[in-house]
Amino acid sequence: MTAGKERREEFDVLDEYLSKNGLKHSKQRETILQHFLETSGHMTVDDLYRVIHRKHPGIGRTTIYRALKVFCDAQLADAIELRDGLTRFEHKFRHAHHDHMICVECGTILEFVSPDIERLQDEIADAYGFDIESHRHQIFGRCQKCTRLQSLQNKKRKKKTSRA
Amino acid sequence: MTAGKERREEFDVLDEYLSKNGLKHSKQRETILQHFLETSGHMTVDDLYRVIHRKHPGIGRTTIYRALKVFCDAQLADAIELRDGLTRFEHKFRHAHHDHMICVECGTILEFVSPDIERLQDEIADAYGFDIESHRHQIFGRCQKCTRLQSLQNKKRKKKTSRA
DNA sequence: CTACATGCAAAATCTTTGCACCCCG
DNA sequence: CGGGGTGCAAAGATTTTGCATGTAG
Repeated sequence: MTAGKERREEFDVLDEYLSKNGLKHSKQRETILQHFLETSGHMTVDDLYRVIHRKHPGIGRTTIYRALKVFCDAQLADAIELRDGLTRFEHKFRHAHHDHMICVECGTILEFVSPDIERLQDEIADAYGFDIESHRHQIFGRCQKCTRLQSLQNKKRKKKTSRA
Repeated sequence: MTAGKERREEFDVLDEYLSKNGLKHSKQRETILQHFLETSGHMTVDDLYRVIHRKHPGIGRTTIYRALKVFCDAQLADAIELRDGLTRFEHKFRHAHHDHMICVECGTILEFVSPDIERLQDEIADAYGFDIESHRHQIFGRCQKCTRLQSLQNKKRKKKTSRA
């Protein structure tokens, strides 16, 4: 897992942010950033904690919470909240803005972007004299796989005429 | 506060939902529904609890949590979650679907609807074979009032040349 | 009379804080 | 060295659950 090379830039961004803000570089922050970068998708603090704590039992949850907050401030990470009460983090550096579709069945998170929606959104805000800072647009439903699975099960149910 | 008459229909909806589902009518549910209907905007459980508990000290938080869940199931209420970790409830009956703009300064919540955005959203979901069940689209920023206030303060700051 | 409803307190969850100790700059 | 960083345990905050008791149907 030496993803260090191709991610050099992210480490530089962190170091720059730290020194510019009178914060300090630490072995823990580096380790956490490394694992954050190596983990794909939309991880919770606990996802990250489990992976990191196995290899580095010295690093506690609190430090991960604090590191992720720093990463967000440094524009390396973005926090998103779905409907399960957990905060998830995703890569922000080299990852343009997007919104999410979340499968309520399997939890898969799809990303989408729509310049048209963003434009309409700006127009609406304008009409209200509202100054946009950020937004989130989340669509909940069933992904293609789960929709197919469901219709398959419906067919089976019909054949058996009834079920439970 | 006898808002009972013009809200009769909502009470009927509740009663119908209760009897259809083998649930029971109770004085508490009626009281909570009454106050829910009389409260405008986007209330938290605690907002409602404080109002109700003052007049009806016998009604506890738990009952309000449970009643609001029932109201949501009965399509009388809708739960929304912004970014402060609190669940808010709004009227759903006679209140068409809409999304929210939230002022990060004063907390004001504006509602908006955009058929165009909804249509684009459907098209995107379609393209992914995603079957939409619900969505939420929240825009965070500053409302007109707060934006004006801010630019006013900026002018003052400029005149004084510096500040803190 | 039975099953659902209620209310209190305790539990469960996720996240933040207090504090003693450690380490970077 | 000094001020931030870390880690543990404890505190916070919101929501849920267990359980004994009340009450609608």
